[in-house]
Amino acid sequence: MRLTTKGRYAVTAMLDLAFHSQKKPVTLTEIATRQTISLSYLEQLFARLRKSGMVIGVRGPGGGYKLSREPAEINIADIISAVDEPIDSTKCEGKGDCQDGQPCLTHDLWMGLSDQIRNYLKGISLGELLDREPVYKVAKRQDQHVEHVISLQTQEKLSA
Amino acid sequence: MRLTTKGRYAVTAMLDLAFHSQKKPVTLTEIATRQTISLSYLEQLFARLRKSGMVIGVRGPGGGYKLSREPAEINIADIISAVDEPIDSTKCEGKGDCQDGQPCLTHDLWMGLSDQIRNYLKGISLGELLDREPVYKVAKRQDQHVEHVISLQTQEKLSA
DNA sequence: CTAATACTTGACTAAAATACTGGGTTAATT
DNA sequence: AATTAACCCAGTATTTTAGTCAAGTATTAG
Repeated sequence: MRLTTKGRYAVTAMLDLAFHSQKKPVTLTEIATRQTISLSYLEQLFARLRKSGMVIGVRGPGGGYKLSREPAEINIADIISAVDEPIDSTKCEGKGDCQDGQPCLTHDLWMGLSDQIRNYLKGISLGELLDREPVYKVAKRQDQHVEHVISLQTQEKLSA
Repeated sequence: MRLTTKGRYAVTAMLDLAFHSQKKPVTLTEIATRQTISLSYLEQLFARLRKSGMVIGVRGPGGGYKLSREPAEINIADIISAVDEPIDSTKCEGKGDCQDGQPCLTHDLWMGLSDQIRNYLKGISLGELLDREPVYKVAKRQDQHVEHVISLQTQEKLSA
């Protein structure tokens, strides 16, 4: 289990999706606008999230992404490991520096710690994050921001 | 709080140090050999660990590094944040895409999660990791490995 | 049908972090 | 004085991160 900005992006995007996809699918463009993440980067992340079966892509007009199950059924650990490369334990396995034919147990040691963190994050669901007070406020504010942006874009189209 | 291989190296090295520096200081060369980490990279890590006051460098022959306090008094979170760059929250602060003059709260959200993980890792000490069963076995085996390497090096010197 | 919308895929790139190399200097021990 | 090992620094190869660009495919409203 690793914790990087990549995982943070994924969690943030999933949280946005959980908040907004109650009724209809949410487009990546919307998420990109609200969370200021590049669209193509989001596409990469969601390709993995989709392969992990956490989200469902809906094509065509009115399409977008939606969660494959209830927010309470999606945990943070799964989101992060979906977008992250599996941690490289290739350090001592190919080489002959680990005796007894056993793999280097220094890694196993870390894996144990890593597993604990994973279990911890498994215990936190998107639903729980949603229920926290600040999320609602922030999401609300970001909605207004997006409306503002959209109204600006509309004006551009009108004047174009 | 980030979790990368860099932090893993630091925790592994500190664990090695905790196990071996009971009597006398441990040289980075020894740790590098046992844990197959490059010496210079270890030097970089220990420069930070030293600045954080977790280890004490002892110069001269018979020198090396030792823990500045008991293994039970050193927690994993401190080790990791000592070697890691502080997480970059510079994403939306300088730019004008966060309305109301408030900083982008998407980050605050992640920070909250991040803090929970930090608190979790703060609750785990080097001492506790040492007490776990596998560590002793692995460390023992690695000692034998090092003795083997050293004896090989001695033979090289003799034949040189 | 067809045009619009939206996802899919892949190749490519800039920037940053990671991991390492090698050269030194300084302090302590023998 | 010679050795040992910390300490310091400049550079560098590799990998990851984050993003761009372009050419697709699938879906559906009109």
